[in-house]
Amino acid sequence: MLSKAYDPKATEDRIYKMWEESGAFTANAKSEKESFTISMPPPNATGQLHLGHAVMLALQDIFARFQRMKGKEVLWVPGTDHAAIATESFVIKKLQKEKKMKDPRAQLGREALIGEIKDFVEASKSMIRGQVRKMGSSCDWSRERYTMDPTLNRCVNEVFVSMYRDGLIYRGHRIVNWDPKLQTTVSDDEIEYEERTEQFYTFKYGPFEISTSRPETKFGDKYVVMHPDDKRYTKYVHGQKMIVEWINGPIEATVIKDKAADPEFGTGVMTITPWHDHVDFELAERHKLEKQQIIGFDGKLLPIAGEFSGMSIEDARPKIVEKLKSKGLLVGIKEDYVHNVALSQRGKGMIEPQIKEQWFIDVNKRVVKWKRKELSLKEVMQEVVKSRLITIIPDRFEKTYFHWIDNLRDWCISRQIWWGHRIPVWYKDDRGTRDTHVGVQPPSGSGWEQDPDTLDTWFSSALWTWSTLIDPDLADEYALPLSELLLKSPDFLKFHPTDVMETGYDILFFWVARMILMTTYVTGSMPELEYGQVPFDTVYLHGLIRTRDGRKMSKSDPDTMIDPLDMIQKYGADALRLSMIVGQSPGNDSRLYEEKIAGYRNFVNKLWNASRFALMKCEEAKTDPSTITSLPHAKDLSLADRALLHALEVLIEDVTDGLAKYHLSEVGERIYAFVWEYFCDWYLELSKGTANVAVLVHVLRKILVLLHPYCPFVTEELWASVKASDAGMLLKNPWPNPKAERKDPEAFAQLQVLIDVITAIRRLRSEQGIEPGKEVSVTIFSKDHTALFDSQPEHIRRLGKVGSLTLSNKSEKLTNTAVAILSGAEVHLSLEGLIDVAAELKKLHAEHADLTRYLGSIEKKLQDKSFTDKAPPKVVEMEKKKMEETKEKLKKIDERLKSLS
RNA sequence: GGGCAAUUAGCUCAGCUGGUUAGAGCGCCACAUUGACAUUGUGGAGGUCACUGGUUCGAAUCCAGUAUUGCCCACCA
Repeated sequence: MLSKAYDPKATEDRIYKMWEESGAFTANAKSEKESFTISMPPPNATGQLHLGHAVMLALQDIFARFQRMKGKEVLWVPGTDHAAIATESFVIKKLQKEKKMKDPRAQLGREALIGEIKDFVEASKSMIRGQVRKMGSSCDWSRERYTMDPTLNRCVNEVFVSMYRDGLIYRGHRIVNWDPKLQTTVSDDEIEYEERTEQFYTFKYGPFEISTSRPETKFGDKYVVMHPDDKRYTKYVHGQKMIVEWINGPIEATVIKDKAADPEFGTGVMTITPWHDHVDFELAERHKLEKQQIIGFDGKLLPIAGEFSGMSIEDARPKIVEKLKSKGLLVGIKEDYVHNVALSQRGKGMIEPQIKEQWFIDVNKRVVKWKRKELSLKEVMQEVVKSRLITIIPDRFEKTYFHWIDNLRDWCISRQIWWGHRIPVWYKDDRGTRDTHVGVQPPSGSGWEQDPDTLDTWFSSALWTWSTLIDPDLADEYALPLSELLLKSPDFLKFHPTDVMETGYDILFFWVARMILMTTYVTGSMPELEYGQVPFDTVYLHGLIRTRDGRKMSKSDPDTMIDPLDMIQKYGADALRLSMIVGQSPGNDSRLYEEKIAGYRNFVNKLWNASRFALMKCEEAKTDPSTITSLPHAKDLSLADRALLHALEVLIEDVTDGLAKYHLSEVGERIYAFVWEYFCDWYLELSKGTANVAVLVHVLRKILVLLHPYCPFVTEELWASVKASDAGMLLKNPWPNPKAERKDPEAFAQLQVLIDVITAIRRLRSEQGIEPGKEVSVTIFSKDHTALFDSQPEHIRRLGKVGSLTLSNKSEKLTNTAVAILSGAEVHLSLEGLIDVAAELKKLHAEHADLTRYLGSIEKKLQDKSFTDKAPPKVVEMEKKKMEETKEKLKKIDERLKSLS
């Protein structure tokens, strides 16, 4: 016998273990079945899972379980990401804090620091494994991958070398986003802007006035730029030189005319600092101007600053302003200048643009093969979405995606950190010349030094969908090129392209776009793959989970954080999953709070108790539920049975259809409503007299099946008690096909009327205080006016095997009365004399007025030629029918009114 | 500056391509409840679908504009 309430803690771990040990999560590459593949976005191996992971795991698990039950060969690949910068800075901070190290990089050196990081990563990996299991994720642990696996490293090197040979990867001096705090480059996407109010200084610069918020960069400014059409400066010509007094004495300035100078801004004149500003850099490139470094990579001023050399920016700024002031060059200070300051996403340090030698991927060079065409990486990325090879849900993100690509610059892929895939390039200084080796494997011979930089973490995760499917045993066979590696891997052949990429919209650019870039590049030249494969067919983007009042949950504010593991502990994984899925639509943020989760815990418990009730009924009927294999013959089904079976068939249709379309929220709500309202509030109530256990068990089983993708634990647990003896575990149970012959809309409509009748009688009894045994007659209007119930025989017949009804004595439950109606017991009811005539009259008059108004609107509509001519005939028919029905209703009300008065 | 979206009940949100008199959960009010479910039931109140126009026989739904809010991208010396 089941316990009185569902206890997730006593169930979930046990059930998960059972699933895992059964091998049901393990995909078979040799299977004849159609495949369905999901690559799990690998969480960063830096510790705890948060709600973002929880929502992603819940969504993907629903996809996976649904498709598995539908009979597909499902592969869901789990894994973790090495998250280069995030992990390294996390571990460095940890070492500083826990081991009191000042500078762990310098103190430990490369090898030892990597060792520390590796240990940390291993620990968090096993933590994450446990947490992913807690969510109930049905992923294939035998295929777990990590973005730093040797196979992945091999793939990274292969792709790098190949792109290098194609001229897509190049090394160059470019202005990059330098993070002096973390001592590395960061990509454009890893920058955040913060609005700050700072002082804005205007200085005299020869005959001009120039303005800046950063005087400390101005030492090397020897170009003065103005718009070619600016009338104020027509007397100065491009290339004109002049001597101007500046911070550390006179310098030679050159006039540059360029449209980059906005005549509307300030004085319309500016000086430039090409080494430390993106725009200035481009301007300097255009005019082939000299570039000079002012600020060192440590964030301190270089010797060019003269007396300020070695000072940090913060210290130097006021002193420089002071000096310029004393020289009479300060024109003014604007105090409330608002502008955006670039900050590093990790560490929140100021970004100092610098010129550095870095590795880049060229996104504009048209050498990428795709479906026998030669395109640029940008063009391929656009092409696959335009041609619908990839669909993005919700589709508005396709616009965002295109917009991003339009503005995409070359991708800087090198990072000056130690944790990550090291760039597969080796150098050797040989009598003054420098040899370079770019290869998948290190060069032979001595004296070679590998490039110290590592690759952007997204470079390796961009290969995720297919690099995880390569047979690890083949990875060491360097004689095989990458294309052969893929074609010899059974998993790749069976499971790629993957079916759905489910992830947060916040990493559409970081990751999704880059997977498209890399996968199309790698497969585009392969005839075996029809000259190009996409990484996935569908991209499903979920939104962020926010707090109740719409704020972001952040680690710095622990009060706002909801820890998924706490919630699982408190309410169970099933309840948590429902609370994140139902009410969440793709691409939109949603809010989560404990009451919501508690609400779904109540639902899970309701289902549990409904099952308990069904089992109790089986016991009463001395029927072992496991022996129930079929439904009784149609003639032995009551009205309620037929109505419920009808509703179930409709539910199966809706759920199957909705899940295929990824309408998860809607489907969840649909099942929720069916279980609570139809199954529990209608059917179980009606079953309290005599129950048809076969129908009970049949419907309950179907509910468990349909709900399994959403609530895997509780459904599997209940399944054990109600399943047929020859059925296996629920997660492998076949998905039901809707059966049209079980549909019975007539019965469903009749039951609805009946429910209305019962409800009305209950109400009357409580409102009027009807004495037991007293005979009354009653007229009851159903909500939708489709049927009226009174003691007239024809209506009674409409309701099925109904004789008439009574309230015989006080102790008898109203629900029993309902059962009496259903089983056709011969009872008599007359509520005459107890009806509140005045109240009924009032109600009838109100209804009459409503209906008359409604009728008027329909009649008007039907007289309107433009309606009858233009509206589809079906609609006109419908309106006519509505008119007839309304007239009918009005007639009845009229009759009733007459009889009352 | 460029782009994307949102605005529906007290709160959180559905409402899929225009079609009966707009829905759910929570909350609120009243009543019931030894009952499968101290996690339940029944009923109720509560909405000019942000605003203004337009298209249409018909608009929460499509279009334009306005207001407010949020997000993304770029970034100005």
